[in-house]
Amino acid sequence: MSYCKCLDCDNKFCAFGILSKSEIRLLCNNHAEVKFKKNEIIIKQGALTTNVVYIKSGIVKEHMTGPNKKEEILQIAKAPFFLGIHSIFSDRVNHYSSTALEDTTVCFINSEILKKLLKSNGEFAYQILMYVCKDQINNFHHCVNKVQKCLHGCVAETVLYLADKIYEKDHFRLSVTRSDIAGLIGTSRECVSRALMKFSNDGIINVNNKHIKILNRSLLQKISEVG
DNA sequence: GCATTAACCACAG
DNA sequence: CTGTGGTTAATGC
Repeated sequence: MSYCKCLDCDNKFCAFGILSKSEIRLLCNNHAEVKFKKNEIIIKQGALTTNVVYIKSGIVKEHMTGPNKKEEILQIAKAPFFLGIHSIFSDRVNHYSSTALEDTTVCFINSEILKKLLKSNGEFAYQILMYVCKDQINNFHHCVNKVQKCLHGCVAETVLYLADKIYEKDHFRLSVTRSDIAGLIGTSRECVSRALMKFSNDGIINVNNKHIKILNRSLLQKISEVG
């Protein structure tokens, strides 16, 4: 039997750890690992969905061009993460695009094989379902928050999100532009710039081009909560 | 009415 | 890609 490198993969999503050796081999024979550089498109809105993409390492954005042809950012996420898993049982095309924000390593996994595993291994399906549900809940919260909070609340929330969930540091270098942040919260890049500038002048954060440092976390949280 | 908020535009580093 | 200033429309008090 040929060597299966998936068996030794140390970047496995927890659900993959549940699979048996033969299931891993099946996966291995139907996947391809690809590296993407910053700003390369991983999946394109409108293209046919033949694979689910598992992000092994890196940071990506999911974005969708809406009816007025303006682009909105759905989510900024980092590994471990799935792209296109929602599309697996829906249409034959991707409903949104995904672009690497940092150098990213992904695995393309054949959709049919993944479906097969979901059918045959209940525990695996359970883990994947849990993942999809969590992702959905996050999106619901994001959706409601961005509609109800006003500008400063949205920007404060985004800064906290980036610090806590993406970079996991209070001092980080942005891998997104201000336009990206604007697209994420449904505002204009000018407003994001002004809000960051205001926070900076008020001593809540330190802004130096792409570098952001949180100085007064409790106040930032307050602004995020009050909106 | 007047103040505030935020979007849009144009222009400049 | 960003920051700034001016303008305008909508909304709140």
